[in-house]
Amino acid sequence: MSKRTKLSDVAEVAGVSTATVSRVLNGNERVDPELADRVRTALAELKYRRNRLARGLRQRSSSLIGAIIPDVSNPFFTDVVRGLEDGVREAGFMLVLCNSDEDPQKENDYLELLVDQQAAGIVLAPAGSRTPGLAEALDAGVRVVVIDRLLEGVNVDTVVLANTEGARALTTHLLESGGRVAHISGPMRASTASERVEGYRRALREHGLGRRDEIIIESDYTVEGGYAAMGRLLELQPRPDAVLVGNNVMTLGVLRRVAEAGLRPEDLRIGSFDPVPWGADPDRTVAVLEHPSHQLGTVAAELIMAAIADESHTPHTVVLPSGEIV
Amino acid sequence: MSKRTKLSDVAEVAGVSTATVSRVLNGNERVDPELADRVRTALAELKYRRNRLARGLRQRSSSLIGAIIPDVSNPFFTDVVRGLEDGVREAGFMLVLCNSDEDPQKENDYLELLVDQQAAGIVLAPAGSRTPGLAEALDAGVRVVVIDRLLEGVNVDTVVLANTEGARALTTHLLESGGRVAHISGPMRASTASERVEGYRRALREHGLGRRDEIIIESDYTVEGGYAAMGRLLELQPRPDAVLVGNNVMTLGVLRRVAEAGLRPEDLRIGSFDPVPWGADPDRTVAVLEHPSHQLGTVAAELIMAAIADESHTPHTVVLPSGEIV
DNA sequence: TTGAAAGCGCTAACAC
DNA sequence: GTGTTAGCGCTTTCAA
Repeated sequence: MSKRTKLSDVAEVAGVSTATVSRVLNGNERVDPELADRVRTALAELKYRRNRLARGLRQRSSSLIGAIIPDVSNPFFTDVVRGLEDGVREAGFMLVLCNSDEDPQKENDYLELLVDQQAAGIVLAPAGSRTPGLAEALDAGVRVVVIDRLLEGVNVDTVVLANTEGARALTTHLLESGGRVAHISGPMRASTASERVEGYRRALREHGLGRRDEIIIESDYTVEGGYAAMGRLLELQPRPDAVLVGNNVMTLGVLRRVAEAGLRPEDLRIGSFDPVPWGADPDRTVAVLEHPSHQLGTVAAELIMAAIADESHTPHTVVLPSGEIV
Repeated sequence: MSKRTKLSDVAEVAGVSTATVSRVLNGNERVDPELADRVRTALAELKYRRNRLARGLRQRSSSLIGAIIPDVSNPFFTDVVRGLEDGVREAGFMLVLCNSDEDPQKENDYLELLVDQQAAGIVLAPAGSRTPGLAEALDAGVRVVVIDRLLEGVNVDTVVLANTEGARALTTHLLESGGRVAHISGPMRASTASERVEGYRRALREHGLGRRDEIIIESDYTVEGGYAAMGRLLELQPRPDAVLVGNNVMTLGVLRRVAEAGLRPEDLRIGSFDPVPWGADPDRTVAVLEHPSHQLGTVAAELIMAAIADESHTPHTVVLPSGEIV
């Protein structure tokens, strides 16, 4: 546990002031090439590593970007996180991943902790539709980008998917094979869910179908929820011919329930959103709309970086178009 | 973006020194109850939040615990991370989750970054069997706990599962239904893989079977790897009657390959380790050994906390027993 | 272009 | 039990 070498040690060895070493390290200001070389030699020789806490304290901002995610094991968010990581590391920041477990309380705790930690930015995929701690974070000068879901009552950078249009396209696809199409939706407090319901309705109307033809079951974006909702659909007389499932995770429950009922893909067609977890649908019986999840992450990273760089940044909302149906 | 209130603001309002406020905040030393009350009032009134960077700089250690995980979307590690989080948050630390993506380079980058960040501790689930950066981290005084896999050539706190014994039990279970039992193993550079192979062999010997009865295919702990390995097993004459699969993820590939071959659970029995991802095996045709994955996390958290508290801590290796076969 | 020196916000000796 | 003060390691004026 040898004492770590610090800036002044490097300065001493190189025969310059700490200010010069700092300038070489940051590379913004001009330094005499000969001095810079001496500094770089000393840096390497002493295996210098800079103390990011001290740097952050002085700069009133650390090199941490926090990502608060409702469920890191959902492959959709795993993709998003990879995208974030790529963008963030490239810019020399470090991504701090926080799993809120769909719990607004935990979400808020992490938000506060990140602010206390002087995080340079926070990427938030909110569990609910409101986040009290967010206003304080913004107030403290931390840059925030909200992803995946829209948040009420705050003016903040946001990146979301074109949920309404995506659901409309997917529903239309299901309708084209004929029959009645039901919808298992997520919790309506989530903007993703209400938008997808809207898209589903729009597709129905475009096919000359009215309110009486809508079959919507509100569920909760979990495997168990999907399973239960599918069970209720199977009890209907007549049974629907197809179902639009509100997210990838519920699809697992739906597939399982359908398999238990002994139905084949021709009997009950399924439409959902990718990425479908862990190759759960090897035979590709589900029509999935490709989501640009990785891109959601990279765009969010770009937005955060832009906001950090640009002092007077005006919040924007970016809507990413869905991909193909496969 | 109002200026954040700092300790000295609180001290002024409460009419005490900054030292007293600090003492109240940390709660270790004794403070006059009346003063403490005034401080707490001021704290609340000003909505004071402490700057963790400054605190960390002074204490030469931040309140961050880093967790470097090969694949956060593997439900085994998701469980582990939950366990870690529980233990770490309880002690007032914050867990920084880093996804190394099975890439030793990324793993090393994160290790260095965490040291630069003055992390109080690092929990490492190594991608390989060696980690050059680890020695430097320990040298810098950062507490490290290695989990899941054994690392060569370093004396460090370690928490692993009883892999040999678990594999032995599972193989024995498969042997009891008769027939020949094959093994799809992980990469032998991983201690988990070599230990499970050892357990598999031991069970065979205990059943009076020799080397000639061993059928081992080395794979790589991925879905695709499991799929390919199972394909090779199916070509064998005679075909094995059962297979011990080296981890949960490969089991997905195996299940898929088996389904494609049109085999039923009676034709080819499968043994593996939980947690099986995303309810991929709804009919419970796979015999799984329950892994105490959550506990792996909590124990690692305890170890880290103990090491941080105890200046002169001697590294230990903890082996957690497997659970039941279900 | 470079160096001296102040100071980010906090904690920990030390003196009272 | 409390306050004064030095200083953690870095960046950033400011003056030279």
